[in-house]
Amino acid sequence: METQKYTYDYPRPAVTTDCVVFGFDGRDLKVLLIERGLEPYKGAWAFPGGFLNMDETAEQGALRELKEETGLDLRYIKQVGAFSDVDRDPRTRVITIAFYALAKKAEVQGGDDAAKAQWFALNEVPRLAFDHDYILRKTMQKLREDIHFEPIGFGLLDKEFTIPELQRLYEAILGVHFDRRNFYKKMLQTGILDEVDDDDRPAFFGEHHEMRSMDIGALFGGLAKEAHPSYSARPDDDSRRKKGTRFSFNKKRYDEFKEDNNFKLEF
Amino acid sequence: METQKYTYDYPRPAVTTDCVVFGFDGRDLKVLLIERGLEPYKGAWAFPGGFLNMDETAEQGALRELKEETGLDLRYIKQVGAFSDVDRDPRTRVITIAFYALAKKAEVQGGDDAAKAQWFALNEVPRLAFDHDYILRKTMQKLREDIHFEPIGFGLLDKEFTIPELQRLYEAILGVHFDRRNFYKKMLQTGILDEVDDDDRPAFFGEHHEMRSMDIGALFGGLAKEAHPSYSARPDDDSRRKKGTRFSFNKKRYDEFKEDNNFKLEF
DNA sequence: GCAAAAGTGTTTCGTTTACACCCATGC
DNA sequence: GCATGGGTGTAAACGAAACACTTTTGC
Repeated sequence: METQKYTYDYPRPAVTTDCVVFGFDGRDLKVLLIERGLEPYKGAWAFPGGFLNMDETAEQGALRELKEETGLDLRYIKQVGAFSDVDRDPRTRVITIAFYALAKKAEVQGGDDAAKAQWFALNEVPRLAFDHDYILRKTMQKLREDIHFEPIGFGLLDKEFTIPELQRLYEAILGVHFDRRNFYKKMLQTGILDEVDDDDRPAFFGEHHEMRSMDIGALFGGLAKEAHPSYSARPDDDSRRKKGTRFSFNKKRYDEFKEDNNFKLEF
Repeated sequence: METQKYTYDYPRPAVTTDCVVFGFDGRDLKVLLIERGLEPYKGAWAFPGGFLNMDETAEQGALRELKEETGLDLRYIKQVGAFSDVDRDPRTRVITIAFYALAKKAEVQGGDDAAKAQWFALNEVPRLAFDHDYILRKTMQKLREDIHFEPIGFGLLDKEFTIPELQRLYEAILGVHFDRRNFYKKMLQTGILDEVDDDDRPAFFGEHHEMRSMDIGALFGGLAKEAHPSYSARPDDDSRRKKGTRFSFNKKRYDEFKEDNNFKLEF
C-alpha cells in the first residue's frame, strides 16, 4: 500500500474533514483542539480531522477521525460547509468539509484519553493552524443560528440539568444575558422539560440514598463517568451537589413544540 | 493535456460544484436546469455544474460553470454544503459542493442563451440526475431559512418592484399566505424600501415620457433586457404596465435595520 | 362598466420585557 | 449567619394578527 499510486486523467484536490467539538463545563463554552505533531503547522493547535477515505461519507470520516484523535465517540455532527481556498494548505490543494459536534459535560470532563487533545475556553483559543481560525468563526456563527432551531442546549448538557445551567449555556453561546425569571417561564411553558423526581436520583447526588443499578442505566446511559469524582478536572466542575431542581429533555415534546412553532425555539 | 495523468499517493475523490439557480417570474419560484447530453443520466435534467479546477475556489468554479453552461453571469452565490454519499455518481467517487444563486426577473426572462438550459417551476421539476432531487430539497430548506436573514427577496426581483410582487415572492418561497395590509405595514415600517418617484420612470413604463439615457443606466444597470418585449417569454410576464407603486431596495438601510434587529427580518 | 388588484388604519390579542422578594444551600 | 444562587408572579409595553372598504387599473 505504501508504494501504491493512484492516477487520474484530471487533477483532484485532496479532501479532508475537520470537526469542531463544542463542550460546556457549566460556565464556559469550550472547543476541543489537537496539537499538531507534524508539519505543516507543527506544534500549532488545530481541529481534529484528516483525510477522507473512499468508502465513507464526509460525516463518517469526520466521526472516525474524531474518535481516532481524541477518543470521543459521538454520534451526531452537523455540517458547517466546505472550505476551498486554493492556498489553505501549503502542501497541496486541500478542500476540507467542516462539521461541528456537541459533547456532553461528562464527555468534556472524561475525554482526556488522547494526550494531545485539550479543551479551550472560547476566549482562550490560541492562533490555529491552516484557516482554522476562520472555520471556527464560521462555525460559531452557525451554532448561534442553529440554537434557535435545534436542541443544541440539550446536546451539551448531561441527561439531567438545572434551568440555571441551561441558561448559562444559552448565554455562553449567544453572548447575551437573560432575565432569570423570564427564562424559567419560557422554558417551562414549552413543556419540553421533564422535572426529575428527587427520589429517583442516584445516591451520590444526595447523602442517604441507596444506589440502585437501574438508576445508573436510566440516567447516565453511556455517561457514567459523570458520577465518578476522579474525572472532575477543575474546581468549578464540582456539580455533584444536591442543589437545584433537575430536569431532563423530552425529545417527543420538543418535536411537537417545534411543529407548532414553525420549528423555532425563540430566545 | 489529453494524455497527461495525475498521480497521488492516496486515492482522492473528484470534486464538482453544482449551482441551484432560483428565479421568480412574478408568480412561481423557478429553478434553472440543464439537460444532460452525456452519460451518466443522459437526457435527464440536472443542476448546472462541473469539475473544479485546481486554481479556483469552489465559489469561483460554480460561477464559472454556471456561465459556461447557461450564460448567466451572476456575482453572488451561497454555499449549501458538500454532498458526499459514496455512490452518488456511478462513474467514480465524486463529492459535490452545492451553491444556490438568485437570478433577477429580467435574467430569468432573458437567460435562454444556453439551448439546453430551461426554467422549471418548483412544482414541475422532473426527476433529476444523481442525487440532485435531494440537493434541491436541502437547498430549498436553506433558502427558506436564509430568507429571514438575507435580502433574498431583493435578489430575485428587478431593481424596481411593487410590494405585492415582493409579497408573492415571500409566499412562493415560504409556502404561506400573508395578510396584505400587514405585509405592507411591516415592509414600509422597516424603512428598507425607497419609493421610486413615478416621474423618474423610463418612458416605456408610462405612455408619454421621454426616454433619457440616464434612466436606463440608473434603473436597469446590466438588466436592460427587461425593457425589450421580445424577451418576455410568457403571458403573465407583461410587467411593463403602469400599475402599482414601485419601490427599490435600500441596502444601507437594510444593513442598519438588521443590526437593530439581531440580523433578522421576521416574516 | 365591471372585475381584479392596489392601497390604507384600527382594534384585539398574545408575547416579551421589566421588575422584587423569599427560600435553600454551602461556607 | 451570611453570602450565593435558586425559585416564583404580575403589570406595562410592544409587536403580531385579524379585519373591510375605497381607489385604481386593465379589459
